[in-house]
Amino acid sequence: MIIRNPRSKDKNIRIGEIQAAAKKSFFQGEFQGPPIEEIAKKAGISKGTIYLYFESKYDLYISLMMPVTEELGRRLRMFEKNLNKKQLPTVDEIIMGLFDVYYGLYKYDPEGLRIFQAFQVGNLFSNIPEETRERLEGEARKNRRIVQRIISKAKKFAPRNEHKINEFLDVIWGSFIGIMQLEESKFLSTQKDHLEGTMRLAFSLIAKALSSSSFKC
Amino acid sequence: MIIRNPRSKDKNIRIGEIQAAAKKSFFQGEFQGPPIEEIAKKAGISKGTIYLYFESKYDLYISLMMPVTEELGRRLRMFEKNLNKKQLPTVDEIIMGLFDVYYGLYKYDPEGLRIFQAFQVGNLFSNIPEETRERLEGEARKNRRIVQRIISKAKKFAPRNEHKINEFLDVIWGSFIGIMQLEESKFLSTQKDHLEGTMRLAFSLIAKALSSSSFKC
Amino acid sequence: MIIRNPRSKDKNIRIGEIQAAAKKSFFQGEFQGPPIEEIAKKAGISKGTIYLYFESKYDLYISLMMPVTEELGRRLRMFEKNLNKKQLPTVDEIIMGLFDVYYGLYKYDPEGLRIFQAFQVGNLFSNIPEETRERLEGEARKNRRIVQRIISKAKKFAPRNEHKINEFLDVIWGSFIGIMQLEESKFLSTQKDHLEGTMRLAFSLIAKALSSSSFKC
Amino acid sequence: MIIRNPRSKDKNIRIGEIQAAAKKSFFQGEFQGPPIEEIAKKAGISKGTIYLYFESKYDLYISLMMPVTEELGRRLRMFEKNLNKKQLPTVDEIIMGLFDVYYGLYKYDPEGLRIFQAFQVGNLFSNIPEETRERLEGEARKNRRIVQRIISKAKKFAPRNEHKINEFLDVIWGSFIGIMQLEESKFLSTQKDHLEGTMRLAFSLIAKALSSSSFKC
DNA sequence: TATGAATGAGGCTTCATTCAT
DNA sequence: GATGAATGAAGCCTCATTCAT
Repeated sequence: MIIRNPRSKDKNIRIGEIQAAAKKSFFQGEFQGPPIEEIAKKAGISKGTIYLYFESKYDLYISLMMPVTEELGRRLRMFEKNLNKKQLPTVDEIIMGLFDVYYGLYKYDPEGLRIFQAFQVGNLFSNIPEETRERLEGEARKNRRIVQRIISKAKKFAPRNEHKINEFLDVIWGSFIGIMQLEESKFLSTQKDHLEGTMRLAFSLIAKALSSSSFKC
Repeated sequence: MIIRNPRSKDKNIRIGEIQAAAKKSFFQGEFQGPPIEEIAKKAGISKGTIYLYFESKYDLYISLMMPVTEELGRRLRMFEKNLNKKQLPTVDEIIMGLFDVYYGLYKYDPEGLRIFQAFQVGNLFSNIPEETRERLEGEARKNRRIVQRIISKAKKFAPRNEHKINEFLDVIWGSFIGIMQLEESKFLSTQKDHLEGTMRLAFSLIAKALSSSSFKC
Repeated sequence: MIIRNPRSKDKNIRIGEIQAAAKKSFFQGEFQGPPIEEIAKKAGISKGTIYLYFESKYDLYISLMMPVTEELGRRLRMFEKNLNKKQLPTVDEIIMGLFDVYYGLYKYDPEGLRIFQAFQVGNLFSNIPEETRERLEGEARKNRRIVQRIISKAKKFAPRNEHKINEFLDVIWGSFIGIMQLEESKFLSTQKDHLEGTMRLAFSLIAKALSSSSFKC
Repeated sequence: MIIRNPRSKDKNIRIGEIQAAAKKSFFQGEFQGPPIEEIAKKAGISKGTIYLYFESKYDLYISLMMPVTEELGRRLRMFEKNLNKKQLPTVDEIIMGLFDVYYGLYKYDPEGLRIFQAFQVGNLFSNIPEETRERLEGEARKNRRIVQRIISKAKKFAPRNEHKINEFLDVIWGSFIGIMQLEESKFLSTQKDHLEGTMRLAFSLIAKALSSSSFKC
């Protein structure tokens, strides 16, 4: 015998209960891309054709993420190489160089980044096949390591430990992603594009903080 | 007569075409929460009852966002009031105070924030009824104005113009959201919670940058 | 590099190859009932409703088989009880009694039997969930045991061993099923119904054989 | 205005209704062999090629049946010829000779027989093109007539009329098919092959019955 | 002839929403 | 108000068939 909620209740209480339940289970859902047919139409082909190249809709989505990670890797390595040519790069050169890398990636493939993002928010990573996930995470780890090497070239950068470095890397990437998202969302309603300026500000704040004589990360 | 794609094409080109089409239309999809039935079960009521209180599932989701914005407003006003009692708050006190507000909000209602977030990423704002959207945006604008007042209490904070202030506010909120998301996502696979530390680092970097003598925002 | 069949070949050879391949893989296919929508229409309900009561189309099919087996059990037990009242049943009474049971079952639920049949032929047993299969097989085994008891009441029936009894049971059931199928198929084109007569002949042949003085099963 | 089923009903009644509808329409479905691609792969050719030799998948399946019927004809004629050399074949020699013919056919082409069978069960005969069906049925009739001639060589075999002979032929063929099917199905789960023994038992029962002095078919 | 990429009808299943009780 | 059975639109995927090469 299930004990039910009483049949009648103050309306607002009931509403609150429903909202609470909805909130708690919200992320059991998933981000759903557009119908396969939509994608097919956009590609000028038919539904069935997509299944000749991808096992499932989900499989197709996954295939969209790897290129972003790889492109980021390429750009990071390129930046590192250039940096190695210099003698004593300043903190500012390094952090703003990273800005160029990230912002350049965004300009190069904004949709790719957004999808990457959506996977994170939309609970889509959870059922990625093990092998793919590992490949993605491996690539991501490689990229983190490059950034780490890049940052440590800054004389002033003296993190107390590995743990702190990781937090620092997360600050950079998290801010990048968060600001990108915020500005894109605002752009949709205002049509004003402040992404570059805002992102640049974020990175220069970081650079400034690191340059500051007294900073101990 | 429909002009078709050629029957045969290099496989990789075809794959690229499909991916391009998928990327372009990805965000025409939507974030789908769990089935209404799930929510109903969690609330201990029946499916039908939900429709007595909300016009649609979408309507229910929208209703989840306002409380977060409102709660943020309450916390910001509270902080401002406390700040006003002090004589000369330092930049650090102000920025880390904001950290407390945001992080406190997260601890108080993480799901609410996540949903807010999902709306942004998942393109869910686009078909919100005008009236609701205005209410939400109005509330958000109010909150921004409070933060703006708070920040301007910092002696050293001397932005060149309104435009710069807005970018600064976006850096704060964007970083907050981005880091929250990143750490939550990492938590799911590592079970290690670095959210607080990382977020605190981000805010202290900002504080440090602002304190720096030479900084001109 | 795949070594292909030569491009051109004597037409009949090619046809033969295709037929051979088709034959070999024929039973990797399955018997497909009508579209769910068809069934729904026939039941005067909608597609979706079926899924309120059955997990899948396949699940629905499976559910159709158990009742036949159970009904057969009921009828066999009933017959056995009646038989026990008699003192010395003749072989003929026993075998023709079985005929009544089987033919009665057919008259009672011809479709059910056909489906049972289709599962056997149409490769549908292969992916039945373990638990269901066991229930079905358990029921079938019980029925076999009843038939075995019934048969052993015939004085003249003196099988050499268990193994022979099993073969005998298979002859009875196999003939029943095979003749049912044959006559139904013929009925579809001729509209003449010889099922009862033919089936009765089969059973009387068996009875006669068993009565024969010299028979050693 | 459609008259609907009542919104709510006793659950078991509803289930029964659905099952009834499913049963009634079950055989509007079809037996689906494996995908054409599978067949093509097995034949070492490509999908398209099959369509150079067969109008449709269905057409291909149909083509598989004729050879079985023809092979049966060859074997029956051969047996009849041998029988004619003998002076007075016993009933037993005749019936067990038939067993050899049928069982030999099975050993020679089990898949062919199974497909024949599937056509019968799976309602596949229904839309065979008239011409093909006639060819098949003509062949089948010829075979029946041979068997009839063979049987009538048995002294003791004294059927009362044509009608009885037909029933007798159906008993033989039906039992053969039914037992084949049953044993194959059992083989799949038990891996024990009792087909030959069981089939032989069936035929010897028939022989015994016919030999019995008092039998009047 | 042979190929296999492309097509799109068709079938299964899910689930937001309705509505009789 | 509350329920949950019923609905049916919508989306995923399969695969027989076509046809350009």
